[in-house]
Amino acid sequence: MIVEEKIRQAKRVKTLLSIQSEVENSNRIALSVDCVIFGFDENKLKVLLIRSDLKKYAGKWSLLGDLVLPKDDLDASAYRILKQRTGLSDVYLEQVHTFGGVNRHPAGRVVTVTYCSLINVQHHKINILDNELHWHDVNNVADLAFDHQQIFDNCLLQLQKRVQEHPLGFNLLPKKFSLRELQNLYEAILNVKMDRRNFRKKFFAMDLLIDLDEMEQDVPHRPGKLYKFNYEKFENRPKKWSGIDF
Amino acid sequence: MIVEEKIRQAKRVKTLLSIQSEVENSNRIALSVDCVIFGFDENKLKVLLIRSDLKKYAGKWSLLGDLVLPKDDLDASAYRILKQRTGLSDVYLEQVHTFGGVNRHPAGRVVTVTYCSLINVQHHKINILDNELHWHDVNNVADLAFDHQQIFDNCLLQLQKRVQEHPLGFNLLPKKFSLRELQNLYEAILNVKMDRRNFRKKFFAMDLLIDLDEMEQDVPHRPGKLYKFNYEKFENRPKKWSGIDF
DNA sequence: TAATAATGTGTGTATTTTACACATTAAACA
DNA sequence: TGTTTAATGTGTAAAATACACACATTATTA
Repeated sequence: MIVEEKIRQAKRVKTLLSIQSEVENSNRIALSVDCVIFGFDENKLKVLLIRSDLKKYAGKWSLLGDLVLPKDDLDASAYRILKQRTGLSDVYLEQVHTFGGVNRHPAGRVVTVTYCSLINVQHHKINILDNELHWHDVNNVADLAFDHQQIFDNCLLQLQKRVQEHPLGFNLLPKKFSLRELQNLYEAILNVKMDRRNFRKKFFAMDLLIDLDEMEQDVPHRPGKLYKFNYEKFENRPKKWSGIDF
Repeated sequence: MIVEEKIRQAKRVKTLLSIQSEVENSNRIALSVDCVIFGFDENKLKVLLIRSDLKKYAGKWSLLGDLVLPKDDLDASAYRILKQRTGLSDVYLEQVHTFGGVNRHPAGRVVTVTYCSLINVQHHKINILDNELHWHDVNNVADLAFDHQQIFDNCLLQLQKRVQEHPLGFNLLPKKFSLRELQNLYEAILNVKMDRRNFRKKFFAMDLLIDLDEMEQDVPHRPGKLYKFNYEKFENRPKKWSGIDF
């Protein structure tokens, strides 16, 4: 090895101390998480919003979020918000995107990691005491505070995409559901109408629904059969390439 | 409105100043970006790695990354790294995931936003002077520094998924390419063998390749026709639902 | 008990995917 | 210069999947 290279390498090797100095306050940035919490109620897709607590955005709605504390994992911070705001734990939660525009927050530089959460509104209803919290129909969400409109739009698109490729939707339904409820859910999320017979055929063909041999109760019409999703079978299925398709 | 509510609301309205105090140093966190830079050379998918500059990880390879400065946008930070390390601008770059485990970095809390980049190694070759930088076959990537193995695995999976749904792959090829080169690319990324005739048929059916009426030069066999991707037509195409398919 | 409004099932057609075989062309070599 | 070689380039039939569509069944309600 020639001398020049040795010197260069020596210079490149950093000690933990020198790295730590780079990680000093001057280079640190405030970090937050924002949760887009979806629910499904009365055959509508809803999102949980809170009135902005900032004067600048008085009257506007915003997503549920908070700063990430240095001692908390990122995911743990998102779970904390969900627990605080909905009282629920063990919910579907997935990171979506990180927004880091320099001027996205009026109080200074705040980078935010966004999460998408799907909850069952039946389980949650009792906890919605705080009247600053409100379920909004996703079709009537506009003019949110901060860059939350952009975050919400991004998250809804992501949900529409993922719900077609993964069995997320069941998180929005009761454990036991009818095929009509399932179809209503997909129609609400994707904002399309589907043929009832083909929808049914498609799900039966997947063979991932367990027939519970129970019927709907208290419906004002002929009751449908109830099913639950077979997560175990889904996890063990051989995964396939979807194939090239732009 | 009852009095209690008025009080509660008054308490909830925060001024910019009170927010700013929350965003003070004590709650700030070091933020970095890490780039997984893919290239395609000799019919292999490659990833650009650098020898770790940390004593703790001496001898190990790591992704290309750096701290995000408070004055820089997140995306801009990633572009900066690419420009510094490859000399290239105007490259494909997309955010993938943010990793924020409390103990992921030995120097303290560092949350990292990861990016996937696809570059044409032909354009880049001249800039790879620094022998601390090296193109690795993706099949021989193991035991990276930090949590970079996890980040890399995640990014490769993401690439495999996205390359089937979006025309990303062309960023790894020369502007003019033959169908064989395109197929080799997909086979390398997805790690599968495909039928040449069906592959060809599929791409012609999309009608998104422009026949350049040119032939390959300097190949040791019958030259194939050269094509380029029709980005304009792709952008204007009516987008469809892929359909439910777990 | 009749009307209603939903659930539950089947069939034919069109489209897409898959498997597979042969002719053509340029380079390499005798 | 002609023969061999190794790639490019094209077509077709079968299978699987997606799509459009109609009628019988059942519980509720009036």
